[in-house]
Amino acid sequence: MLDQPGSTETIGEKTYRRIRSDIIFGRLPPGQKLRLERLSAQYETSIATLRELLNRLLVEGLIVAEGQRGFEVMPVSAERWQEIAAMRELLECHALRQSIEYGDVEWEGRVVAAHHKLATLEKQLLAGDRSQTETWKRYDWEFHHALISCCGSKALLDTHSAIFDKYLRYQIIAVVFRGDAAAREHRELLKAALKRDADAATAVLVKHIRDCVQYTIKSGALAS
Amino acid sequence: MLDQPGSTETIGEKTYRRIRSDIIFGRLPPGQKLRLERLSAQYETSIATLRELLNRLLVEGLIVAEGQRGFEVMPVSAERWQEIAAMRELLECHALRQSIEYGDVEWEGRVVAAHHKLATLEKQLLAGDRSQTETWKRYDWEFHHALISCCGSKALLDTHSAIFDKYLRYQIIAVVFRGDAAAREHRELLKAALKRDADAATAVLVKHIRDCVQYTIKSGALAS
DNA sequence: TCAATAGGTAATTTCAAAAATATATGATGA
DNA sequence: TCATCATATATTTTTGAAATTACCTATTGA
Repeated sequence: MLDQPGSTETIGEKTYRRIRSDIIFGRLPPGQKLRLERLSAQYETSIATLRELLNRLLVEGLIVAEGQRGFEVMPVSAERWQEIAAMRELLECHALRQSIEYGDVEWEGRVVAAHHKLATLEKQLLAGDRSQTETWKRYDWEFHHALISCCGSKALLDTHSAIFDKYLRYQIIAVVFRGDAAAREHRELLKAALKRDADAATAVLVKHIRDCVQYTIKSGALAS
Repeated sequence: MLDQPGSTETIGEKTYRRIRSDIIFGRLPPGQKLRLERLSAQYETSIATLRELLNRLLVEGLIVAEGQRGFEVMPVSAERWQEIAAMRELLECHALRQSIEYGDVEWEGRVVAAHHKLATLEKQLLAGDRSQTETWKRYDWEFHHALISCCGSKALLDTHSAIFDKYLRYQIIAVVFRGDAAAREHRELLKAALKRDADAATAVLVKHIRDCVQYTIKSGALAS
């Protein structure tokens, strides 16, 4: 019997990932009131099931709940954006140093592969094709995740993932596309990682993150 | 009308804090199977309400849920313990540096006050009175939290709190009491913070955390 | 004796409706 | 006109039970 993966997946789980994705990719905008009945109709689930996953997103900091007045999508602000970026910097730089120290050849292979996929898509983007934003962002995540995957701490990777997704939401909201700057930084990151130059790699990463924040804040996409 | 705080508090919220506390303080031991019906009777709540807060604890990493086979309290291991301690070290050292840089006189006041309460209780503990472990641990948290309270990032404080509680769980499980070593380190931490010596403060903090981990692992309290 | 399967039991997951709470509407009195 | 209070509506919170899935036991056949 072919035990197809996901056959055991609960519908609450599927709806959870769906709503989570809708928040991160801005289809549920910041501050949006999340009325249970409306969501129940929209996502075709019962209210009790919805409340379960809403409570998850609450702990993740993607939605807020005030007393008995229901849920809404976490609002955005320039301050929060900077805090999240600083958190990513702290976590990812630390993980990157560890990963560069502990990574083996198989790690290098994963990094090279992930960068190849990302670079290919970035070329398309530079050519003007903006149709695959979600795939691009997934490849971006896969590359950064591959880089830190040998840090040796599941706790660190989990915390980083949570922060990264919030970072991603701000990027999407601000519709960030910094020309070929990001693509060049990705190449530099790859080069430094393969040379096992942790100082250079973290320096590029810090610039990568800070420039992105400065770019979006200057563009005024976030009403502080 | 006296709007007493907590009057608006939902029963799901109360039960959440109760179960969370029961996990952290070991009254619900690691690996414990959490049968819905049993919990429903024990905590006097409906199953749906329970599932809401169980989903929260799931995201927090205090319980695990495997497929459709229900929930159980997150197991412990020496590896996880070291990862959590390393995370606390990373987050708290960074926050401490920032807080020492930005903290004002009011911050100093909070730190001194928190240390006074903690030191008083530690004196009782050294005298042999082990009855107030929970209060002691709360004061310990309040002191460390006061130290980093001026780091300027809510995101950092939130992430730190989550990790600190998991760290606390391991301390409780291992029944840690390192004589007066911890109390002395708290005094050194206070002194370095007031002198605004970030290097000295983080050095003490790192020792504080690492010694605690080494002590408990050597004692064999955790079956790896 | 062992593996495989079928049936029954126990658990989780999902739902729809009742209870509790908050918000909006309109009437009353100063 | 404005604030206050009572009423009605809308929304959230909680519940108890139905539907689904996993687990255990025993029977069958080799």
